[in-house]
Amino acid sequence: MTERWALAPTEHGGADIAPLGEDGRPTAPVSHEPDLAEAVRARPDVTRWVWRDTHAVYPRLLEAGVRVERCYDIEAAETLLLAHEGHHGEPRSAAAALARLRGGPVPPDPPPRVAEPGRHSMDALFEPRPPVGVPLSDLVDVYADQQRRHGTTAHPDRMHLLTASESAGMLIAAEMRAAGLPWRADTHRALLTELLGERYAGGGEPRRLAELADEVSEAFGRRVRPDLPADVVKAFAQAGIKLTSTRRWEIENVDHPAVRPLIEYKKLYRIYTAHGWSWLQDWVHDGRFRPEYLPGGTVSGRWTTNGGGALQIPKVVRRAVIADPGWRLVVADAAQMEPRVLAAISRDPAFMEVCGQDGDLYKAISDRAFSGDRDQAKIAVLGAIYGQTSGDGLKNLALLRRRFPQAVAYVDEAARAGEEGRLVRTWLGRTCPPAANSTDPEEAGIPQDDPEQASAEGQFTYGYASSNSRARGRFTRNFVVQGSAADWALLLLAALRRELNGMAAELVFFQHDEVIVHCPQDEAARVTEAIRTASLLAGRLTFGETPVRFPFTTATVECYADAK
DNA sequence: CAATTCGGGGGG
DNA sequence: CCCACCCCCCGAATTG
Repeated sequence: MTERWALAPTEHGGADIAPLGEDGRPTAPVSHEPDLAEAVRARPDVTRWVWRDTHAVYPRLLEAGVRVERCYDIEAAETLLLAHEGHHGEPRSAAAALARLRGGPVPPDPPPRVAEPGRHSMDALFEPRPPVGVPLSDLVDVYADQQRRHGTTAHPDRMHLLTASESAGMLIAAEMRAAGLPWRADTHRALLTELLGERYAGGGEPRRLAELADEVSEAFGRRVRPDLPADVVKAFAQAGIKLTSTRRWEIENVDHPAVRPLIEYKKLYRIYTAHGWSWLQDWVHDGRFRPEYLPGGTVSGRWTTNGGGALQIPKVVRRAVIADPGWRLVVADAAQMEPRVLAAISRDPAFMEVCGQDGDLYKAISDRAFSGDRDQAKIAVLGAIYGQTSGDGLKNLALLRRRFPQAVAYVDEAARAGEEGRLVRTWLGRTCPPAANSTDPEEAGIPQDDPEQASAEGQFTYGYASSNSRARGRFTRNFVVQGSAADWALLLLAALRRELNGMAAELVFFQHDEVIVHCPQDEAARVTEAIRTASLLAGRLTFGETPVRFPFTTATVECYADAK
């Protein structure tokens, strides 16, 4: 028996709430509650809370020690439904949805919040919120209409699953921020000093960076600043070496004494600027790193974070991620997830069979189609998923196509749809935005279909398709795989969250195909088992009955850096 | 002077 | 020779 209630926070920390019937309509008058957290805490039988925006409600609940089992995030659902209906980019707030429903003027969305590193979840209590909330009586109308709109999609059951799991992602994002990733500032500082040397009292670069900059200058025989690409290119030119950039792959095979210190400088400079002392000061408090996760932050459904660079933590910095005393980190990584997802969505019999085992996928493929050459098999599979256009990989791709025609046809069709400007969807129905036009700055990064630009670069195009439409084909080709993998990862997270219920263990990190659970040492085995169970559940829930397996490699460690 | 773009690195 | 896909982050340079 699922019990659904709608909730809208009111001023001064209260909330309006109402029970909902099967049709999504209130079955009782709205109750005005003076205390949001108490209103929720007092109703443990509610299995799903329907609210406008998880971020506006849930941090306050967590602060008060209240968790909820499930929610339905109306604005997250609105975003997914709009995209599915081909209206990606229209205002997605509940107020906008209401205006579309009632026929009024549609208010624009408020601008996205910027990163606020120093703040804690507590601050959400006092944060001034833009006036995008709508009264509960209106909110339930939007909800009921959204339920109807689910029914108009090609696969209503999948769309319900998508909005439910996106909502679960919103809960998990808030819970992971509240829990925080265990982070030892002392270890991090020691690491910085070890790598970068001491900082000088007067500021400026730390000792090791200054030394490397001197070595580079010495090698060129004049003062060169290694952090200025133009300066470096000029210096190499004067040494008789022509470069088009100072990218690593371009300089690493150059024979010049400046190369070694230059590469070393770049590596350390990156750590200094992105994960150095000031990052530590901004982002780590009380032994925890608390990034703000944004589920569905990318078009493919992958998450992003708002500041902090949580999804780009350099490997070497992971040495600072250390479990509390007596606790462990269970680090789990979905092995070769994207090819397995391609097998599940394409239903290619031979590919599904290969993906029905837990072992090394590329090895299995190479045994069947590449006479044992694992590297060739891997290049071919990645080429199919990314849309490789040149190089030796094309030959391997042809071999792959002969062996697994249905799988390759699936991504080929997605590419063709993209080139022709059609909508492309993930398995659960997350929909790729249509080709953007160049006047819309919001859509930067999405390959455009702009005839003027295509003709301006005419000498670089061939055949009937513009460079842009081919770029878009690669984008949609990859979208169906990466996005369906994100669908699965969301279900996995939700399943794992339920499996961990009742344990002290906490989900503390998620990065596309990797999760970290922080738990007491004696729970580690149960957590490892929970991940296995969740993987099985997520595979079945997302893709239905399929022989494809989604194995995890798990490691129980005290330090994240020891996980692989 | 503030906002935007570029270049190069990090993650998957 | 690099590949190709999705991102974030920083400092410097450039632009408004």
